[in-house]
Amino acid sequence: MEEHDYLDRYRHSAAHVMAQAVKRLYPHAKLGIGPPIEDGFYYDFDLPETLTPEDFPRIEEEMGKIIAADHPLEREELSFEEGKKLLEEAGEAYKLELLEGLKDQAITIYRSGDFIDLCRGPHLESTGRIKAYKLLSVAGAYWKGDEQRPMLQRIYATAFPDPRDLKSYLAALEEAKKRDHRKLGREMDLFSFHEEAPGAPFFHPRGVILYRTLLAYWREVHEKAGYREIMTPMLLSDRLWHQSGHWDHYQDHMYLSTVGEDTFAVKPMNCPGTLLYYRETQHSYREFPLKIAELGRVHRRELTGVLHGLFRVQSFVIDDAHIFCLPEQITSQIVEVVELILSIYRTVGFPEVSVEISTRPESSIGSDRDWELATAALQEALAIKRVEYTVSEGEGAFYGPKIDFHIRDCLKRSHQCGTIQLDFSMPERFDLEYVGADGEKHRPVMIHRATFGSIERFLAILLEHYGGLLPAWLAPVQAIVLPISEKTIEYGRRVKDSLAAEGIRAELDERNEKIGYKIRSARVQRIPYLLVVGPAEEESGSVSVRSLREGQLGDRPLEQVVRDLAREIAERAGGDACRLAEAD
RNA sequence: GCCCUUGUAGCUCAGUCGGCAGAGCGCGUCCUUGGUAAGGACGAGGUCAUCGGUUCAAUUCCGAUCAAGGGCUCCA
Repeated sequence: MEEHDYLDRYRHSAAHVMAQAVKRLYPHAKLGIGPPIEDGFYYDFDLPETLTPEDFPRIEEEMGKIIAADHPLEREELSFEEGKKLLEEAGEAYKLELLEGLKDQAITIYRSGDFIDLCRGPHLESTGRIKAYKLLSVAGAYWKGDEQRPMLQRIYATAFPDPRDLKSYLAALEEAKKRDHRKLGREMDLFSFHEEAPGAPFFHPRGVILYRTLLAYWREVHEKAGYREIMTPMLLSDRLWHQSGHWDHYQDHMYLSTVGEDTFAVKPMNCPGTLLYYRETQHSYREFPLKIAELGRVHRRELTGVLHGLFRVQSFVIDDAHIFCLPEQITSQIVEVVELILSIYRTVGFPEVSVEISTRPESSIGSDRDWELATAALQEALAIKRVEYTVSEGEGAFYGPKIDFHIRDCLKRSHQCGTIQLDFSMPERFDLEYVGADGEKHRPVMIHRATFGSIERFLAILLEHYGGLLPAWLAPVQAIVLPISEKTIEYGRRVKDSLAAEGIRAELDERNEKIGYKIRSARVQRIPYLLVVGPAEEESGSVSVRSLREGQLGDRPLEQVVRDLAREIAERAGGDACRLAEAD
């Protein structure tokens, strides 16, 4: 904790120095804000000329001078009027605006040499304390995050007390670049994007195998947990979307299609389809909990600037399911779903999960009592499972409280994936009913839940988490047989057939190339097992095994290799992404 | 949607201060039959994102559009 505070202060001072450097080089620049952030800091500037990374060396050099001069960072307390006068003289319009928000408070400024900044602090004692810093990027950012306000130029940078930490941070950035799923997607021949369909991936044969393998696992565990899967249409009448409320609240994100008199929307969510299915028949409390799953493809229009590989697309599949149950079943149902979600994450390789409960927002529907009961049920379920969680007050959806699951990847990034949401809105809007033990009609409780969220996005997370070195059970090609020369192609074929006979996805590299070349090629494709076969192996009925994760494993009898690999796949083993050292 | 950057061969990129374009990898054919990350030779492959403007001439300059990248905002 203390260490974290120090790092923040350190970076805050580095931001101060960066602003000082920019002001020296561009005296007419107006200052925005410059806080420390997770891995560094930024500072916003209003500046007529456009900054580019080519300007960074000059700024860094100027920062170096300020640091070398070792200016003390002096704190001064001023009255509001004094502060106002100072900032007016300096022409710092944005700082003045900030100052207006600080009326009746003591104003503090920090001074270092020729530079002053309105700032609460705290700061380091002097600029000379800063040892290692680096400017990273520049981007536009609205003043106060408000798109009505001017766009400032934000320089992102980082700083560390220990130069070695800076070095390893920069190395981690490089590593992240290498693991970029868009690059891996190309190298592994999984998917591509085309101008003709922005934000909509084309999955290649190997990508489809990965996609289907993940979903096959999902279907297996959901079926065991009592879910029943449905499929509903992609185009649905505008009448449905009016009823669901999406027409009023979500239309900007919907693709519409008008045919003759009728208007249809491509579904942006699966729930309304499920509700029509629910209303198809009468329901009794005896059927509850009723768990209806749908791996439904949805389309959502997104602002052009937000698309990002598979992370943010406009066409994707949600692993949705809706649970209809009695109020007294909420807790046990949540417990089940939490178990299911955590077990899926463990299997696919994400043991680190953080959980968050979001409570009632300002504008919302439903009675106080409903919200209290539902929120308590969520908390109780997590308590039963001994899951630690944080609470985000007022961050729930307008229609109900929710639990969100964030998985941590081995680059230490957190991704929100799973969600469990109570919904007080849809059952009302669609007038859902069931017949209770008393013979009367009642309103069921509806729970929305997803584990992966968007399958496409989850694949991106998986690929980057593993750096492409997927566990064998998920790998599109699980083993490749590499004959030393054409003389052992025949034996290689028999090896491949033995693997295929056990359901292992195996290929044979018959190309007229040297073994080193074939190995390199298989590694680029991230195939987990490379089986080299030459005259010696053919003689003894073995293969020379090389694992992408564990390196050279040596000669092993063919039957043993087939058996071991088949077991590894059946067990869905290998979800230890962060242990993988041999990334490249 | 907003700010900035980019768009040249399947990929990574060079280049043209305006005169019908290049490399490496990949791909094809041939030689080579090899032992754990790139053997060799030859060859094919591009409307320089699209549309418009300026010009004797545009891939190059200008504008618009589309897409991509880094951010902001958004993600009921």
